[in-house]
Amino acid sequence: MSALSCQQNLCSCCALSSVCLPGEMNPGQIRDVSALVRSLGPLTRGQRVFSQNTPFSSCYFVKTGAVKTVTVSERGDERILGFYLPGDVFGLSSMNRRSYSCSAIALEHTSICELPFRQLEQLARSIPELQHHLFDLMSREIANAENISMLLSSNTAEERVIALLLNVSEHHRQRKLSPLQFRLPMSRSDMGSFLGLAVETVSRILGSLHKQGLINITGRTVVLLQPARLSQRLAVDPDAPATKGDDFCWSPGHSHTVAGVSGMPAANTSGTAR
Amino acid sequence: MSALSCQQNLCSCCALSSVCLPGEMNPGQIRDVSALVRSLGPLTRGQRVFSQNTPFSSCYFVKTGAVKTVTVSERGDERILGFYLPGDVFGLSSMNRRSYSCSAIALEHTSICELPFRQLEQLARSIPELQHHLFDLMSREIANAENISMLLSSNTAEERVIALLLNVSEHHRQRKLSPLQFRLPMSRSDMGSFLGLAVETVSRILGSLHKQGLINITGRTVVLLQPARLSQRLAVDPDAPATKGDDFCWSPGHSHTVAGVSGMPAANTSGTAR
DNA sequence: CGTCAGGTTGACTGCGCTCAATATACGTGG
DNA sequence: CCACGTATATTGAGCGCAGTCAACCTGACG
Repeated sequence: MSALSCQQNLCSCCALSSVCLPGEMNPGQIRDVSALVRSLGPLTRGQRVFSQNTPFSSCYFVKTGAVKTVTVSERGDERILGFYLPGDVFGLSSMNRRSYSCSAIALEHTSICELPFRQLEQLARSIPELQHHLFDLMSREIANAENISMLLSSNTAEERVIALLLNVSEHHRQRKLSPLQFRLPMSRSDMGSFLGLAVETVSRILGSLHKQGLINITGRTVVLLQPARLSQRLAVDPDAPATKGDDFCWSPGHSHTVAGVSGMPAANTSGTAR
Repeated sequence: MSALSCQQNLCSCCALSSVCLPGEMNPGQIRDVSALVRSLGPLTRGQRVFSQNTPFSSCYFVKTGAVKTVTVSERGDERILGFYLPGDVFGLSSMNRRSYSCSAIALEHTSICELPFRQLEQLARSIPELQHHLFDLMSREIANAENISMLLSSNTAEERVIALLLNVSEHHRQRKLSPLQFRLPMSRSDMGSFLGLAVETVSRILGSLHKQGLINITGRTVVLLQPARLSQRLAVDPDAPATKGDDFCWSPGHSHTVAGVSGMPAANTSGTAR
C-alpha cells in the first residue's frame, strides 16, 4: 500500500519506471507518486482488473503479464479493444465517465500497478512534469486508437494479423526482449475479436504464413523467420515500386508509440482497399 | 489575438463555451484562457488547418463548419481519421509527438479557435478545472476512437453508414439543431474513406436506405424519415428478441460523448460478425 | 480415460470491392 | 445566363476475400 516499508515500493526501483514516469522527477516527487500506487496481483488468467459499468476510479500500468480490455454491447456481443503488455497503461478512456466503458481481464499471470486517477490528477497540479506526462500518455492512447482504426478500416485479414505480430514483436524489442521469438498472450479467438476477423481466418492466416516460411508458430509460441518480408507485406503496395522494408520500420512517423500492442503500425492498404 | 479590444474575443461570449470550457471557471480565468485563443478563418473548402509532419503546436476547436483529419501513409494511400463539427476538438492525438500525425482540412466554410497547447498546459497548472477539462477532452477522444474501432472491426457496410448518419444527427441534436434534417459536410468518398468502404458501396447503401423509405437523401442533404428503425438496425440482432429501439438511444453507456461525429455509437454486430 | 476449451481444416456462400459506364452537381469563363 | 469542363455521385456486372457452418484434431485437466 503505502511506501513505508521498504524501497521495493518505490517506482524508482521498478524496471519500468522509465516508461511509467516522466524522466525529470526528483526523488521526493517520485516518492509522492509511489505513495499513490497500489500493487495488484498476481492475477491469474481470466481475473478482472475492473468491470464494465462499475465506478471509475483508477488507471493501471501492466508490470508483468498481459491484459485485454473488452466491451460487451447490449446484446452480449463482445469485442476486444486492446491488449496491454508490460509498461502499457489502460483505463484512461473512462476517466470522463462515471463508470468503466470496458472490462479489463488478465490474459495470463499478471501483476499491475493501480493509480487512483483523482489523486494522480491532484498531484499533477504540483508536479508539472507529471501533468505533462499524463497528457502525453493520453495523447498516445488517442494516436494508438486511431492507428487501430486505420488498420481495421481497410486492410486485408493477412495485413491485420501481421500487424499484430509485428506489434507484439516491437513491444518486446522496446523492452529489450527478443523481438523474433515470443509467446502470444492471447487466444486465436481474442486475436480475431480484436482484429475484426473470424477465428478460423486468424488460424488460416497464421497457418499460411507458416507454410510460406515467414514465421514458425506452434500454439502461442511465435518465431518471426523473415521479419523484413512481414513488414513489407504491411507497408508495400505490390503494384508500386517496393520501398525496401527494413525490419521494424513500419510507420516511421508513428513509431514513437510506447503503448505496446496498442501501438499499431499506421495501417495502409495496397492502394486497393481490402 | 489578445482580448483587449472587446468582449467578442472572450470565450464567455461564444455559444460553444459550454462545450469548450469547464463550467466552473470564474471570469478572470475565462479571460486568461481567452487570451490564448487565436481565431482562424473563415477557411474555405480544402484549406488546411495544419499538415501532417509539420511541427505540433496547438489543438483546435471547431466554431462553425466542419473539418476532417487525414493521414497519408508512405505510399500516398490516404485515410480519414475523423470528422469534426462545431464544438469538437482536434489535434490532440499529436501532442506527444514533435509533429502532427495527420492533416486537418476544412470541409466547407469553417472558422476555428486555435489554442497553443504548451501555453494551455501551463495555464492548466494554476486552474485545476482547466486541467481536469483537458484530461476530460482527451479521455473522450480515446473513448471515441475506440468506438470507431469497434464500429469498423466487424460491422456491415450498412451499419457503418447508419452509424455515421445517426452520429451527425446526434451532434445536431446536442447543438439544438434539427436532428432529422441536415447537410452532410463530407463527400461520399470522404465517408467511404472514414468508414473503410468503397465510394460505390456508400452510395449504394444510401440509395438503398432511401428506397426503403428510411431516409431522404439528395446530394448532401439528408432527412431521417424513420430514425427509430435506423438505430434499430444498428443495435438490434435480427435473431434476438428486439430491444425496442428508441430514437437516439444507441450505446446508452457511451452516449455522453460530445465529440461530435467522433462520438460513434458503440458498435455492435448481429452476433454474427460482418 | 473422458471431457471440454481451444485450435485447425475444408466446403460453400455472400458481402462488398473492382472496373466501367453514365448521370448529376458545381464552378468558371464566354 | 448558358455552355462547358471537371469533380462528384450513381448504377450495373462480375468476382474474390473472408465469414459461416461443420467436422475434426489437440492438449490440459480432473
